[in-house]
Amino acid sequence: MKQLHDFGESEEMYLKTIAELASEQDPVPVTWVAERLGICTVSASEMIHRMEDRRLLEHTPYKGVRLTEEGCQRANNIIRRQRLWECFLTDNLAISWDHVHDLACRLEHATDAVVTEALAEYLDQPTTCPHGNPIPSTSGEMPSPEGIPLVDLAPGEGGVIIRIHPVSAVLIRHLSSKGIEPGKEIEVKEIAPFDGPQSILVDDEMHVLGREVAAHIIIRPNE
Amino acid sequence: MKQLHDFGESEEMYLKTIAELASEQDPVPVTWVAERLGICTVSASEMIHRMEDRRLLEHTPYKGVRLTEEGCQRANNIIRRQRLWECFLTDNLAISWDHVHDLACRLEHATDAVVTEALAEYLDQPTTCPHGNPIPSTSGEMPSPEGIPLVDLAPGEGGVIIRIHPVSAVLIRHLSSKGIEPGKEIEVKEIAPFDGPQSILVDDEMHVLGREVAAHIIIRPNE
DNA sequence: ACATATTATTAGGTAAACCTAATATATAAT
DNA sequence: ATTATATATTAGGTTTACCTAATAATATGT
Repeated sequence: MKQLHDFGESEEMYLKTIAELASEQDPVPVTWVAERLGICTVSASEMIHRMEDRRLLEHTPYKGVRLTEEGCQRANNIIRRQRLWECFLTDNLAISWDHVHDLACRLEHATDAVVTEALAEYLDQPTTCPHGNPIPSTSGEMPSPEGIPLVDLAPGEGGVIIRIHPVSAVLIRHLSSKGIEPGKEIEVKEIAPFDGPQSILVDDEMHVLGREVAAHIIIRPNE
Repeated sequence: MKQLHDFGESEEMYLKTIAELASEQDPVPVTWVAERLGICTVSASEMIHRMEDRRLLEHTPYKGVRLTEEGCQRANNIIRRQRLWECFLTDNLAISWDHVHDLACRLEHATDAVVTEALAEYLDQPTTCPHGNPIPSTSGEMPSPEGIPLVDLAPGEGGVIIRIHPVSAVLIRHLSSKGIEPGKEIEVKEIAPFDGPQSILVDDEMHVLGREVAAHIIIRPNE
C-alpha cells in the first residue's frame, strides 16, 4: 500500500526515547515512555506490543521494556542523526544550542544513511552534540558516558558540566536561561533538607535547582 | 489531539505538485496530480476537496485545480525549502545532483521557517537549485522562469540547457546518465515524423529523447 | 445529436497511531 | 493476608490518508 507518509516516524521516537531512558533505569517502565512521549499509557502499551512483534524490544510485564540488539542499534542510529543535525544547526546555521533539540528531532526522521554519513563527514566527524552528549558510531555503538549527575554531589563539591541529558526542550531552555551549559564550572553550595533542591553557583550567580532537574546535569567532579 | 506524526506532509506534497504542474497547464487536471503523486484519482479528489475547504485551492469540476493566493505562497515556500536543501546536499555534502531530489523532498517537510532562512543565509542565498530551477523568495514569490522547452526546437536549432523540470528522480537520473545536465550545449539534429522522438547532440554524442522527456528540458536558444 | 471517453462522486474498507473508560492483574505496604 | 497502588489489557472510537468497485455526470469526436 502506497503512502505519501512515513509511518516509521513513531517507531523511531519510541526507539530513541527508550534508549535514552534506559540510562536512567533498565528495563524502562512503560509509563515513563508514555510520559516522555506525551501520550497515554494505553497507546504506548499497544505500540510496544507491535514493536515486540517486530523484535525491536522485549517487554516484561510490570517491569518494563528493554531494546533488543537490533532495536538498540536502530535507536543509536537515530540518536546519531539527531545529534549530527544538532551540531550542524548550532555550528553552521548559528542557531542557539538551546533551540536545536526539537528542530533536529524533526530532521532526523527524514534522513537516510547516505545523508547521515555525508553530514558526519562534512562536520568532521564530531563526537559530541552541543549539549555535550556523545554521538554514537555509524555501526550503532554508543560510547559509554562519563561523569556523574549533579544531584549526587554534596555541598562544597563542584566540577565542570560536561553534558545535559536530552530530556526536553523546556528543561534545556530553563537551564540555558540561567547560564547553565556544557563547559561551565559549577559548585554545590547547599542542599535543602529532606532531599530538597540544591543551591548551586555558576558564573558567580546562585541558582536553585530541583532534584529532578539536577539529575539531568552531568558533571566531571574536581580532582 | 496529540500526534507524534506530522500529518501536514501529504498536504505539502499536494501543494508542491500542483504548483509544479501549473507551469505546464492551468488549471491542473486532478488526474495529473494523482498520477504525479502515484495515488488513485479518488484519493486525490478527496484530498483536493479537503484542501478546498481549507481555502488552499479552487476546484472547477472537469477543468482542474488552481491554488489560491495562500496555497500558492505555501507551495512556493515548500519548493524553496526543497531547493535549498538540494543546494546543500550537492554543494556541501557532495551528493550527486541527480540523487538529491528525493532526499531533499523528505527534509523539506521537517524544516520550519527559522531553519529555512538560516540555511539560505548559510548557502549565501542561492537563486537556483542544482537542476537549474529558480528558488522562490522568502515571501513566497516564484521568479518567472526563462527559456523554452527543448521539444519546441526545430532540427538545426540548439542552445544551452538552463534547467530540468523537477518531475521525478527517474527522469533526472535518466538524463544524467546520458550527460544531459544544466549548463550543457545541446543541438537538435532531427525529429522523427508524426511528432516522434528528437535526436539531439550533447558532448558530441547522439541521444534520442521522447517528446515527453524533451518537454521537461528547458533551453536558452542560441542567438 | 449521440456514442465514447474522461472525470467525478458515492459507498464501503484498510492501516497506523492515537484516544477514553472500564476492567483485570500484579506488586508493594501495612 | 489483605488492601492499596501501580501497571496492563480489553473494548470501542477517532482522524488522516490511502484503497477498490460501481455509478453518475460532463466533454468531446464524428
